[in-house]
Amino acid sequence: MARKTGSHSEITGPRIRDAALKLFARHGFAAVSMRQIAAEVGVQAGALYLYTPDKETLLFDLLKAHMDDLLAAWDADDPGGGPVARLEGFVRFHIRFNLERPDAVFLSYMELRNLGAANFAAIEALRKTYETRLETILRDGQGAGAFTLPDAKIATLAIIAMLTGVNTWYREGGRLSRTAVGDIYWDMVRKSVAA
Amino acid sequence: MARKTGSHSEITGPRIRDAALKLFARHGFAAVSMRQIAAEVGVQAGALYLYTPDKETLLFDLLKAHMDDLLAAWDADDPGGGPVARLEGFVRFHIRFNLERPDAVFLSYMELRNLGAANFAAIEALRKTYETRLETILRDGQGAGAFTLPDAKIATLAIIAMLTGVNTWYREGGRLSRTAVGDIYWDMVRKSVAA
DNA sequence: TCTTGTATTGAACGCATGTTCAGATAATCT
DNA sequence: AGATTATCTGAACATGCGTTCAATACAAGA
Repeated sequence: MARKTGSHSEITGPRIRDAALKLFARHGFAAVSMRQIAAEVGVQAGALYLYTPDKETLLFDLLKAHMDDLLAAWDADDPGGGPVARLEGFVRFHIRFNLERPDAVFLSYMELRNLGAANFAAIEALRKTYETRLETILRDGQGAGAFTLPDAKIATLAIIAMLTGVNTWYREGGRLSRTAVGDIYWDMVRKSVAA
Repeated sequence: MARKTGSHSEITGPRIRDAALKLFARHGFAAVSMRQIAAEVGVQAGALYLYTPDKETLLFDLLKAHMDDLLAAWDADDPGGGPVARLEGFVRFHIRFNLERPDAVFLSYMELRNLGAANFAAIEALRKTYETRLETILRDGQGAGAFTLPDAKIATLAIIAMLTGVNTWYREGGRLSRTAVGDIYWDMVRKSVAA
C-alpha cells in the first residue's frame, strides 16, 4: 500500500494540525508522539513530514496561527469610540474568543517553553502586541480621566490574566451563559479601573 | 564504586526533590527524564528509586507538599478582623507566597494533567479548599455590605487568576518592589469588589 | 574491630522516540 | 493511454526512556 484513495494535502494538512492541537493541549507537547498524531489522522508517522519539517515547527505553526487569529479578530472587533466602550468591547471579545478555542489558548501559554529561541521570540512579540492593544485603551482612558490606574502596564497584565482565567473553569452547559460571564467580568473590570 | 562517602538520605532526598521541581518547572514533566534529575543531583538514575516509587509519584509529592504549604501558610497569616482587612491580607499573602516559590506555583497549575485520577483529585481538593478560603471572605463582606459582587464564586476565581498572574511577569530587581506590587493589586482588587 | 543496615552503582530489560527514505499507488496532466 | 506528479507506506536508524536488581562500598552501632 502507498498513496491512499481520496488523499489530498488540502484535507490531510488541516487534519494533522487539528489532531496535533487537540493532543498537545490534552497531554502536553513532550508527551505526545508523532505516531500518536499520525494515528489520530489515520496515516503513518512518516506522512507527517510532508506537512512539517519537524515536531517543534508543528507546534510553532499552531501557536503562530492562533496569535495571528487573535490579533486579526480583535482589530476587526474593536468597537472604537471612547475608552470605556472600547474596554468593554475588549473584555467581552477576549472572553468570547478564548472560550471558542480553549485548546489553542491552553497551548499558547503552556508550551512556549518547548520553542527554540527564535520561535519563542516571534510568539512573544505577538503576545506583546496584543497586550499593547489593551494598554493603549487604558492609557487613553487614564488621560481622559475615565480611569484611575496605579500602573497602566500592570493593570493590563492583571486584566488579561483575570479574563484568561475564565478558560480554566468555564464548562459548556454550566450554570452561566457566555453572555452572563461577560457581564460579570465586565462589572469587575470596570470597577477595578474606576476613577 | 557503590555507596558514596558522606551519603545520607536526609541530604539526597531533598536534593532530588529540589532538582525535580526545578527541572519539571523549566522543561515540563514529560520532557524531563529520571536520568536528568539524577545527573543534577550527582547520582545514577537507579538511586532515585530509593526515594520515590515512580516518576508520577515524585511529581505528586511535589504538588501535594506545595498545596499543604500554601494552606498552612495562609491559615497562619490570616489577619482575621473584618472582611476588608482579611481580603487585603489575602491579596498580599497570595502575591508574596507565590513570588517566593515560582517553580512550585508553575508546576501546580501546569502539570496536573500528568497525574492519575486519584492523585489529580487529591490536588484538586486542596486547590478548592484554598479557593473556599477566599470565597468565604467575599461572601462575608457581601453579607456585611462591604462588597458588591455579581457572583461570589466567579469573583473568587477571577481574583485568584489575576493575582497568580503576577508570577508570569515579575522579575527580581525589576521596576517594582514586591510591596509595590502588592499595593497595586490591592488597589485593583479592592475597587473590583467595591460596593 | 566486627557486624548489620543503608546508600549507591552500573548494567540490563523491553519498548518508544523523532526522523529518513526507497518503493508503491493514486490523482492529474498531456 | 501514457507520463508525470503528489501522497503515503513500512521498515529502518540511532538514541533515549522508566524501571529493576545483584553487587558493592560506606556508615553506624555493638
